Amino acid sequence: MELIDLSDLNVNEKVKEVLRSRGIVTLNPVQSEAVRKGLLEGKRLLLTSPTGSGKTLIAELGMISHLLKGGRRAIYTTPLRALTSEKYHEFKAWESLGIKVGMTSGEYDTDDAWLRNYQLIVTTYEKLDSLWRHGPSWLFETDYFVLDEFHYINDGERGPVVESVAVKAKRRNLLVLSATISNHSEIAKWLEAEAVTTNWRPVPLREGVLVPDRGGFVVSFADGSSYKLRGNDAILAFTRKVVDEGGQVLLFRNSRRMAETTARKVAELDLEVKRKEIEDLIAKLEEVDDAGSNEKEALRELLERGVAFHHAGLSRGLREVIEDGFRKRIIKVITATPTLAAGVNLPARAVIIGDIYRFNRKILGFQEEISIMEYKQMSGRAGRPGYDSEGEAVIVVRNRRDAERVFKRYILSPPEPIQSRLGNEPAFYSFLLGLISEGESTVEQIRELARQTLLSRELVDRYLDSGIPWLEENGFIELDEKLFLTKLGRRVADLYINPFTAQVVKDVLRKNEAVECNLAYLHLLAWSPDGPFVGVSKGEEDELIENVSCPPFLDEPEDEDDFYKYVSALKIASILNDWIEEIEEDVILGRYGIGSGDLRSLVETMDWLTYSAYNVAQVLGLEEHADVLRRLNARVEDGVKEDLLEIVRVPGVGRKRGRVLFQNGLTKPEDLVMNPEKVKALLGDKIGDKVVKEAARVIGGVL
DNA sequence: GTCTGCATGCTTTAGACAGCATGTC
DNA sequence: CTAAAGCATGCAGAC
Repeated sequence: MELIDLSDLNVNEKVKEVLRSRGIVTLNPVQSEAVRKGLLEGKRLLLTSPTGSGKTLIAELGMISHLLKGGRRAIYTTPLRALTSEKYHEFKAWESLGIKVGMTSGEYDTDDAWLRNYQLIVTTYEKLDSLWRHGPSWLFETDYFVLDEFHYINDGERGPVVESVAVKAKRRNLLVLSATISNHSEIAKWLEAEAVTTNWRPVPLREGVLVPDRGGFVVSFADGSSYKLRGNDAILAFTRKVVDEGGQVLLFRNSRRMAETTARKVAELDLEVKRKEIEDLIAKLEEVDDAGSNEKEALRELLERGVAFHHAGLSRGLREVIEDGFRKRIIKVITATPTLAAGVNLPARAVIIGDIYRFNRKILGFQEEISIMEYKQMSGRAGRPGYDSEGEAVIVVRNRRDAERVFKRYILSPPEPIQSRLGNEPAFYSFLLGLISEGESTVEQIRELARQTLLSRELVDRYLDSGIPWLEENGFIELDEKLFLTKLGRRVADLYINPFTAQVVKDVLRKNEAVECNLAYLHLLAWSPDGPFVGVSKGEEDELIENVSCPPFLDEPEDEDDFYKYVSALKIASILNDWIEEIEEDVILGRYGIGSGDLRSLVETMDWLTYSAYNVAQVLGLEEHADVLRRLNARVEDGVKEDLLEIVRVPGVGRKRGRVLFQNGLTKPEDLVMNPEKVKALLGDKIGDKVVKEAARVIGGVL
């Protein structure tokens, strides 16, 4: 394949300078192919190639050349906040060309109006979908969309949003990036783009299986090569070999518990580590302030041996320490759940896929095989540019017969085809509400738009014919020649909650008097379709039901499946109730057997839902409910009792410092500014100083 | 009485997006 | 509707 030299590239010299500063001299095969297909001339492309094959640079070239040729604005969309943030920092380099780069997501929200000043905006699919509902003028000026990790469209939960965004984005110029998919021509046709497919990788990948073999193991690769390993544990034997040869290992397991126990087993291998580096890393671990003490202790013991586990139960701070330690090659082995397969870039020489089965939440006892796409995401992490001449990815299997089947299914087959996930009521009705929120249209116009999705004509019609009456009957829309949103519908669309969640909240609040029982509201919201889910152990069930401090709105269901959801919601409500009663974080984690990462994500979701319910109650004129919900929402964000609400407005002051200050008579930002010495005495000089400055800013902002 | 080893039965099971106010990551 | 690993429990046997 002919590679394009940077100097031959038909772009502004300043663009080449930025690329040269990154050490780029020649475009790689994928990038060269994209350029040949007309990337720089604004050709619509669907680019499918493996992870880490340099697709980001293609997007950058596409966006920048578009903007330099008079394009007004480009939006780059990813499925994860972490990726959004990562890309944002990469794209910052283009500000040297006078292009302003901005970012927005639910986490780092930038004011809609302010985004008008940016030409290149990085965001998440959900945020972009939400922006379309709010309809800021600058969004309609956007004339170039990059949709990254587009294979997420095949995800049962998140896919509908990707599809919804694609339908709107494809009216403008488009660049779609995806991992390899088998039906790329069909998808390209739908997107009115040309499919460009390559299998090129910067570091070659050898994929194989790890099979028991006469007292040891044999690793067989797709290229026909193989080698033997001795030992009685396949994972340990393979890990030892790779690390002894100077490589790092990324080890995937299908549950958190397995990830943790495997990490402890690997630690017993006593791999060679550099003491000094390890000590520095452990010092960083100790500084992490958003984690539980048990989690830190477990990780400290493992880090001593150059090992760590990684899953969503860990707080962000902990995950960052681990990811950083691995990137610096201090940590030799990470045992992880699928978090690391899709997230930020974290390659290793070898990847072990410890399990190809995963427990299915819906069907008891059903061990689901992971998808080929998931396997590709995991194995794709093998091979570290600059450190490894090739990557190895192996699947652990029990016997020879499995080996053959697994080999065919995962290594020799293309990933499954992409299909629409809009074919269910919650997803479609939400999509429908979004369409109607964009402006008044007739039913036929909406039908025309909905037919732009990947869903079959028949299904679109079926869901429209049931969805429009449903939204109308429940007061979200009105039909008067044209379809338009009611006040309630508008609020629901803007809040980005599912219409079924709004419906549940509406029904229950209307039926019940307002009560001073936070638990009842928290339980209702956790139980709604947008509510999160937590596992409840057998012993916990009765305890949760017995310990309700005040009666929930919902009755205990008879049906077993419904009961499952009911107690999960009860557990979430109890956790959040402890949280706003200022129960110590370590106590909460221990009491409910959850991790710091779990707590943070529950708080985040419930924060959004309490705010949404407060707004829905307000629109419905349920003022007493709205009043309880408003106060509840204020407390959920920071996890405080009502008396601390003033003081926690100061950045750097949370539930802990807030309580210390309050107990010493400092109850509002003004008090901090008036008593800087007292603040420093209570919080220490460094933090005290910072907090006083922030308090001054908070007051200044109010005036 | 107490400790150990083993068989048996019970329990548990991945991830992560969305609002707003505030300041502009 | 098709599971499997880990951990707790309980029992027998040795000391």
